[in-house]
Amino acid sequence: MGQKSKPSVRKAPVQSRSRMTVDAILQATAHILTRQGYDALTTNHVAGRAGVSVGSLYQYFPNKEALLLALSRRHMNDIEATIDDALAQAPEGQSFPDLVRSMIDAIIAAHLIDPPLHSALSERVPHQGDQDWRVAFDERVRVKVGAILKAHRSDLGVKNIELATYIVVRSVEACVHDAYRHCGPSLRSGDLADEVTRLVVNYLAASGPAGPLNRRRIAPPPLRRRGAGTGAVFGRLATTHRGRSR
Amino acid sequence: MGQKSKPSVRKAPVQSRSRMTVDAILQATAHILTRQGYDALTTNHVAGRAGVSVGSLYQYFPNKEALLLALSRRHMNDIEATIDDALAQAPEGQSFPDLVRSMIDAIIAAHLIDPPLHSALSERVPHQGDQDWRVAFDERVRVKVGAILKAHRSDLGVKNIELATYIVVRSVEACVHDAYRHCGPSLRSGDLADEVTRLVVNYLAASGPAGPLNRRRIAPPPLRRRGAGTGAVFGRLATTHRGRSR
DNA sequence: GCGAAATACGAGCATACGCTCACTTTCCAC
DNA sequence: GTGGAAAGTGAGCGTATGCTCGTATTTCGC
Repeated sequence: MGQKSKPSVRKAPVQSRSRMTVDAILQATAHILTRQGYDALTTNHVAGRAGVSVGSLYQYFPNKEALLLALSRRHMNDIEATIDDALAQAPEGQSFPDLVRSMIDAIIAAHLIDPPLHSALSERVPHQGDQDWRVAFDERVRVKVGAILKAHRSDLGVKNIELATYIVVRSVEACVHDAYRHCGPSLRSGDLADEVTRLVVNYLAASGPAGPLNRRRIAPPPLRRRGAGTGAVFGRLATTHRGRSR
Repeated sequence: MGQKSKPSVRKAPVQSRSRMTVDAILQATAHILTRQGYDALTTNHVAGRAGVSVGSLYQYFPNKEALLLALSRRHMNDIEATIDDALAQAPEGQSFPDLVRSMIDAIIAAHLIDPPLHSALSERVPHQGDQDWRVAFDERVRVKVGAILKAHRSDLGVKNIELATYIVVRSVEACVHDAYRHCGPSLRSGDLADEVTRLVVNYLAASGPAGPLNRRRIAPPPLRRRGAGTGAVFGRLATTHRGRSR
């Protein structure tokens, strides 16, 4: 399946002609990735769709992976910029809940830039070590959200800020990610933003072990190993998709 | 790159010898997938690692994809069984918070069966239409959690149960998934379970638009399109990883 | 207009990978 | 012990795909 050249530096486009070419290539990459999937993403196919030759493609991208990385990076820049813009124009002396709401609105807006592309990229872009943009992005988000929580520490019932940051970032991302696919109406009506805001604010506002509950300590269930049974989740609810392996 | 045979049915192992073979193949698949990644997962490599010939592999699996699907299914069965077991032995008249805690403990335990495999599978297993086990699994979870929420409806401040279910399922999964990688200590100490429980309980317990907050309505930020700037997330915090595209 | 640099082209090479098939070995019922 | 079925083997076929390279075309400063 061909060779894999090392990430040698390729020519940067200087004339407007070549900038058009690079743009067409990335656009074609996005198109194929979202419409036909990762398996259909071959360099020849991308070049064809972009209306250029493979040779031109390899003049600007050292290999196929670079295509994905460039696309991913461009998409992330858009997302960053969206969130940045939104927060920059948020009023100064906002209450904490309002601040949270602003951020969630911004995050939702960012995810609406190109949902299918976003999904495809988060699933398929190789995120192995090196200079992974997603890791760096996550880290930046984590740091900033942590800073916000620290700044409002006195208003919040949070002991372990690191952990709370993790919980909040993960939850919000999870609820918003792919929301366009799983709950479009709630997304458009603003109900989703309402709920996620409540999720975050109520979690952070509550002090003590847990708000309206007095729990007994329960030992966590023991670890299981493979092959110990084939019971359904939560005690056999759905009967479909339950058959022999292979 | 070879041909792709249609998902023809293959021989099922009847002798114990062949059952060993199938097991070795799946084990090798898991090993290669977790240690060397998806790209190293070639049928020849799997067969070699399993100590059998490719021919034997193709006697039980129609194609490479079937390998992943079988592995995924086996792993999911383990997860289902773990959760199932844990909940089956939960006391009857449990309070809602304790019930939530039991479930979260169970989910955490399920994710500790084989974390690296779990990560690899959720990232790389093709989940395109047909009879996708993950979709079916998610659906089962959604239905059951929804049922629990409905059962406790009177205790909770939830209007849209569908949406609340979505929020809860997504959040919990997100916080627990990969937790072994991002916050191991909190996971082992039980702090993570504490926090996630609080997240869920406080969200569900709160009635009205939002607990301790009286929000003003804010218009969500406008959508942005590509190329409108390269601002940092949340106003330029991190200075690393910020350079020219491509 | 000229020449050099930038850009574009695309046939084809090298290779790795999925999978087959003709054959051998092992198991087991009788 | 024997026959047939199940299981196992691995060289190698067909092919898709990543990528190169020699050549043609366009751009642009002078």
